[in-house]
Amino acid sequence: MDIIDLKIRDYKNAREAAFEKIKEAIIKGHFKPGEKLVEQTLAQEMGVSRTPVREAIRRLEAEGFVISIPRKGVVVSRADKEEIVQLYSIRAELEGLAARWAIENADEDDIQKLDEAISRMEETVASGDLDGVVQSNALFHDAIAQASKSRILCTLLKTLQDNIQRFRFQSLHLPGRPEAALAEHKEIIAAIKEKKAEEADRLLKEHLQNACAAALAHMK
Amino acid sequence: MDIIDLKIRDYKNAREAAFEKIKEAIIKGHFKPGEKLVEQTLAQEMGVSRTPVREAIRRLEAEGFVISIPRKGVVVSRADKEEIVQLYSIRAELEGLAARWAIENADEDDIQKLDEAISRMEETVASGDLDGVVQSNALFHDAIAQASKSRILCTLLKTLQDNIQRFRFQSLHLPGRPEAALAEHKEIIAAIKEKKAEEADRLLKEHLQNACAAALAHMK
DNA sequence: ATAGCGAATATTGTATCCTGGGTAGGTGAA
DNA sequence: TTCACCTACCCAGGATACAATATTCGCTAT
Repeated sequence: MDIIDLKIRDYKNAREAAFEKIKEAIIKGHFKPGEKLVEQTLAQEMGVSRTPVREAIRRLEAEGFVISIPRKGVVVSRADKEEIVQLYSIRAELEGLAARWAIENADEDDIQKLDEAISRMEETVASGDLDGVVQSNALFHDAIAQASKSRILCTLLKTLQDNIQRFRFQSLHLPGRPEAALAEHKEIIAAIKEKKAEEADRLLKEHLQNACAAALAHMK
Repeated sequence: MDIIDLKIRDYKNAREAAFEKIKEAIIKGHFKPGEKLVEQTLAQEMGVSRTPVREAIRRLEAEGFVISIPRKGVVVSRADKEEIVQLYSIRAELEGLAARWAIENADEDDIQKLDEAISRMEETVASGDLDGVVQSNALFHDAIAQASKSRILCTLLKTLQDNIQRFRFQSLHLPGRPEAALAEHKEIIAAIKEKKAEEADRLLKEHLQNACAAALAHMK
């Protein structure tokens, strides 16, 4: 089942590497919700001892990727439809806040990154490159978080996005959704550039609500 | 400096105990922002080995209480005035959301807990029991989170509250603030009971904005 | 055949050990 | 005096060893 290569390459330390690797495996769906993770096995696959693996697991636990049951083990956490909606809602609130702060704090570099994300998304939507669409979509949302200039908010949003992504409810896989998302992104960036805080906030929340709906519609 | 007793009592496992104990020491200000934490020392003070302490530290790191510098160690994290404001703002967004969800999902038990929190706050404000006020204030905010019936939101809010509390910017220490906070709580609970979602959201955000202002004013 | 029990095994939890990087403190030369 | 270098100690990172608990699997008795 080693579709994913857990072997460690060039990280500074083993626990950071273990954290990234395991998280990646969960996000990419190679470790599925409900699946049990055995420390020894993970350690062997990565060529390290259990110590760094355990530390990585504690962090994954704190970020909501796994659930640890004392003396029994850790399993990849599940989420029902309700929790998916909650994740999207919480993210919408915080990303709306990020947009408002971005209007106050963004510099030229941030705006440029937003523009780039839009351009890349235009290209990939036009060429039907779905992976590229997903990537440039992430780029756009990351750029908004970055532009808020709040380390705390960036961290929270990153964790939320990763937690949403791992359920593979790819809203962008619904026919027509990439085009709609692109249009919404354009509206959002326009509002940010015109420094219309309320409008940017509202548009972003609507955008994520649409994304959530598309994700749920596509999900089964 | 051992004002606080780090010794472990009746926890299920050492790492959970270590986590709680160290976090408590940070929140109560016995470990101050910028202070270095040495694994060996902590382990000895708690009568355990370094292993569970290290795992506890990884979780504290993920929750923002400490910052780890590779090969150097961990220090209790600092926050400037700007970050304090950010913490309050983020919390305000999420607690507003919690209030809206509480209106949809709260049961009689939740409402009763809210009422109890108000009663306790009335008593403690009247008697000038500041510790009691702080406690019943926390009770009120916890009750709102609980009533939202969202595990994810509860976890996020708890971490935010702890992170705010630890800077000892006790908004309630400003003269007149306990009375004002109580009045605001009453307005919020009224809005929740009348199922006025927009109003509850707005009142809660204003309440936390006032709390933030009071905290900053008191902090000097 | 199956339920209950018990030994063997697997896996987590904790302690200890080893190594190497980092730091402080001291010594000597400019 | 000051700066560079050297040394010795401290501490984090990681590996390994040991302990406690869960789980599995096979045996037995009904």
